[in-house]
Amino acid sequence: MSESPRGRSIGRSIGRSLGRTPKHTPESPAGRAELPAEPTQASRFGKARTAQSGALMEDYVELISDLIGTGGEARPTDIARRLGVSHPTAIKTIARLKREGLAVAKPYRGVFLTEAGEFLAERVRTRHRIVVDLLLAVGVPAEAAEQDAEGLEHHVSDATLAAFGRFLRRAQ
Amino acid sequence: MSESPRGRSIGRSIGRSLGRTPKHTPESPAGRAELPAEPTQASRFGKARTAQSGALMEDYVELISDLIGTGGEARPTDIARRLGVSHPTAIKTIARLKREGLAVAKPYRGVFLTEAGEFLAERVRTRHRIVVDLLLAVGVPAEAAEQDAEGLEHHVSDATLAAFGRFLRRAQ
DNA sequence: CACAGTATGTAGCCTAGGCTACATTTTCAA
DNA sequence: TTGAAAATGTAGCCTAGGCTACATACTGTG
Repeated sequence: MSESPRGRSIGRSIGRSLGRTPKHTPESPAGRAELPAEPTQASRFGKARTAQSGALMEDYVELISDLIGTGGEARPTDIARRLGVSHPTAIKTIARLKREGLAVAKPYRGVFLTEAGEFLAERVRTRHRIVVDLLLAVGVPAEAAEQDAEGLEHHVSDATLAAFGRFLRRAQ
Repeated sequence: MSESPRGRSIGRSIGRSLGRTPKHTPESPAGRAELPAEPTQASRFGKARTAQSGALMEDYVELISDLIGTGGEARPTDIARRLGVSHPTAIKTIARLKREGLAVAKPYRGVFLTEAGEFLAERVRTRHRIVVDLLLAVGVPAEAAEQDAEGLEHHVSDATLAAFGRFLRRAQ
């Protein structure tokens, strides 16, 4: 690990040469994602950043699915406690889940997942398992594996997940 | 949705043991982190969430270090373009970097890292390299490895990083 | 040397996530 | 059956990160 390309060779002759910068492209409603300038690194960072956004949704959906599976229902208070947040925070996020069509919930009646929500939950669950297994396979202590997986899983692309799967089948 | 969707009934079981809930502990200035209930999963999620917070700082610090290393200076506009954000966003984050003692910058004079900033940058750089190498080692395509590493690296704990290092030395 | 054109900086607005305080509904046990 | 306790929901505030619009400082020609 010495001759490896030290990360993204951020060495493009620094600024100096910048010639345009019209007005940051008046278009793009949701923001950047593909400015003509340096799509390479910028998009990579953007991707990583955007992914982080859905992370919370994924956690909620997986937990809700889990709670319903084990106890028959998912209540805001339980969700809040399991995630370590206050209940208003959980409720607010659940509202977002509803807004995005992943869950349904009527006041005082518990939360349920829509079909899309269940689908997402299953994907997340599978991915989580694979990530944990991979970490264990490369020698990460069980406790660290479980803990880190929680944060890592949201940034694992399909390609990487597939590679993890191949590695596990091969190594196991 | 046909059999008893009126939540509550079934799972008094879930909520069981909760006996206190005085007022969400008037203490704790920065929030939760260790409520007596279910420390296991909650703290795990909390950890992952908190880590995400410093991710941006890490990216900035590493990038600034790189820019200075290759071009002798790090200017807000370059930083913004490289990270794919608008320059006001970069400037605002740089202000936070200063507030946290990771960088110094005088108006119109470029950004520089403090010793703490350089230290962090080096750690981040090393970690990034190890994460990419590990991904490659388990068979992740180069492109996906580079891209995913950007998001993954911020969630790799020291224990996991050490395990990655061992795996690489052993496997390579 | 001036001035146009970048680069910087400031102001103000938005969303996601959190929290506390307070209000309302349910539940359950006496 | 009723009332206290717990769960749920609402309001309002805060920070991090983003963005656009606008203002100011630099700087490199002509």
